[in-house]
Amino acid sequence: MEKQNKVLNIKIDTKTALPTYEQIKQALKFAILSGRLEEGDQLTSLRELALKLKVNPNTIIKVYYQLEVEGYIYSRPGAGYFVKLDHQKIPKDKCTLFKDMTKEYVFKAHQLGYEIDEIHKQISEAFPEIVTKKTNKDK
Amino acid sequence: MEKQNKVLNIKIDTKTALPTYEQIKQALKFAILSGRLEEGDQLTSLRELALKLKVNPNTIIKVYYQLEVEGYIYSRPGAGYFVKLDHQKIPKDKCTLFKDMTKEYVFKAHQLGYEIDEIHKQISEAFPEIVTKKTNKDK
Amino acid sequence: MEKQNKVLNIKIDTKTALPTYEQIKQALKFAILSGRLEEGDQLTSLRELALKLKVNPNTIIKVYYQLEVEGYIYSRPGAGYFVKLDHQKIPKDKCTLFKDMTKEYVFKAHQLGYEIDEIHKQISEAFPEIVTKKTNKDK
Amino acid sequence: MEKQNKVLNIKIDTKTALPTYEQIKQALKFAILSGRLEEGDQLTSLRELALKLKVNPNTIIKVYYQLEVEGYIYSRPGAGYFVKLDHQKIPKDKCTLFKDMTKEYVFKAHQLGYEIDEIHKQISEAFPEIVTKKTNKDK
DNA sequence: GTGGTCTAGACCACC
DNA sequence: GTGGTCTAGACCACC
Repeated sequence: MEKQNKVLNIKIDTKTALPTYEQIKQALKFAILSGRLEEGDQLTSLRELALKLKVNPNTIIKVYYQLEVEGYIYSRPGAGYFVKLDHQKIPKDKCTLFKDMTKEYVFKAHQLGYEIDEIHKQISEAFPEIVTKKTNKDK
Repeated sequence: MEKQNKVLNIKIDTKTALPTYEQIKQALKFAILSGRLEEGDQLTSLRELALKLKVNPNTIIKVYYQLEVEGYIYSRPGAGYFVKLDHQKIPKDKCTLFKDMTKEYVFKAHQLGYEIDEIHKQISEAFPEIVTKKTNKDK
Repeated sequence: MEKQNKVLNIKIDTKTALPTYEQIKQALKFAILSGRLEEGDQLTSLRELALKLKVNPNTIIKVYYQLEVEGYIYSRPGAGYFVKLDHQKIPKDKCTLFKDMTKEYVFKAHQLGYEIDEIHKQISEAFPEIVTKKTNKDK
Repeated sequence: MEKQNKVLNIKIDTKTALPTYEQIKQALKFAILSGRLEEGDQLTSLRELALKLKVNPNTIIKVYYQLEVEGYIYSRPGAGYFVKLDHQKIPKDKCTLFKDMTKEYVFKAHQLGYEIDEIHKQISEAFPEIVTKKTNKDK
């Protein structure tokens, strides 16, 4: 019933004020909401993910524990962690999250004095960069 | 000559993982980069801002100290803190901030599975809302 | 690779008007500029140094933070603080510090009414004493 | 019996960590120890000195008060402050102060890795600068 | 009033 | 263990 774990591209920025575990947690949550991780998919094992991200295993334990509490994943002792949510059932959450994100971004941009044309332009420039980076999986 | 300090509406979200001082710092940096705070404007005093935001004075000291190190403000002990505008630095910093904000937003949207068309569409919807809100100045 | 932290003999004079954190900061800066602390050396931990010098940990945090801002050290959260040597910066800073020290000393001596010959004479007397003391390392 | 007040060249460095009042106090003390201010000389009035140094009168009050407590000056209400010490009687203090200053300077220079020749050289360079500055009293 | 230094100590993130 | 954030509050320098 469960599938093999999929490769996710998680980037940790140690310079930011957001704690490491928050960054990892958010990446996993987004992967689930987006449907890239589907119901029953196995998550990368604690140790493997810790090694890959070069963080302490305790950090990953914390992330998985919190995602479990929030109902995104469940653990099967001895087997691993698995995605609990069917993303088909949660399009509303995803949509709300996206709208909120957008509002916040637009609000800040507008506050900085940018008009809508400049915003669209900047987005059009940023998007290909983001997609390209994700495609060429270096390291 | 210095002008009277202006009222800024800073909201602290204690639920977020972003530390309090970072939230305050970002709000002030935004106010300066956007031009709402002008050269020579006096910032709210350490104690007064601490009282208003219900945080410890030391937290504000940290914020002001970091903004000073970054070249946005300066202190005159006994008198207060004042905005220091470097006409070379400000537009550059503003642009960098906008680009970084955009990249982060686009990255998250893409992570959630949204394509560029949907992003543009969402922005076009959100922008008028934001602008309208700002026009009817509540409080 | 980082090496073990080295014992530094920092003495705090509570009678002087120089703030505690400035005295500690200067002592560390001296140790770095003089080469006693080398690239990658680990500094005494915040708490340990605070205990040793009998000051509040926050005072040490301030010192380390400022030395970080000035580019002498860097922190690896969870691991400690380490010396960062910029091979361009260090000799220049050392030279500037020496010149400033000398100017201040000469200014004071001159203010006290001493002429250059008397200054040179006094220095010639003091130097051997200092060197001798350093050779017989007490403690 | 009292003479007119003499012009002193006091420089205040607001960037240094030494408080303003300490800098002024030291300058006056040095002027007395050096003999530039002699027994019975009248000090610049509180208000005049405050204006000249662009500091708050309270700062000067503090300086004069402390110098009085330490026995360097005395006040005659309504007339002003006057030098109390005969510098002829205090050559020992002056000499000790000079020796201590020198030892401290040489110690630091040696700690930084400078040898005696470099120290003498630096002093020879600094001295003329200091003297020249004091002669051309600009501002 | 203003900013600056410092203490005592809690609690969190990460190793 | 390590550093980082934050509180509550005293006391000083300076306006």
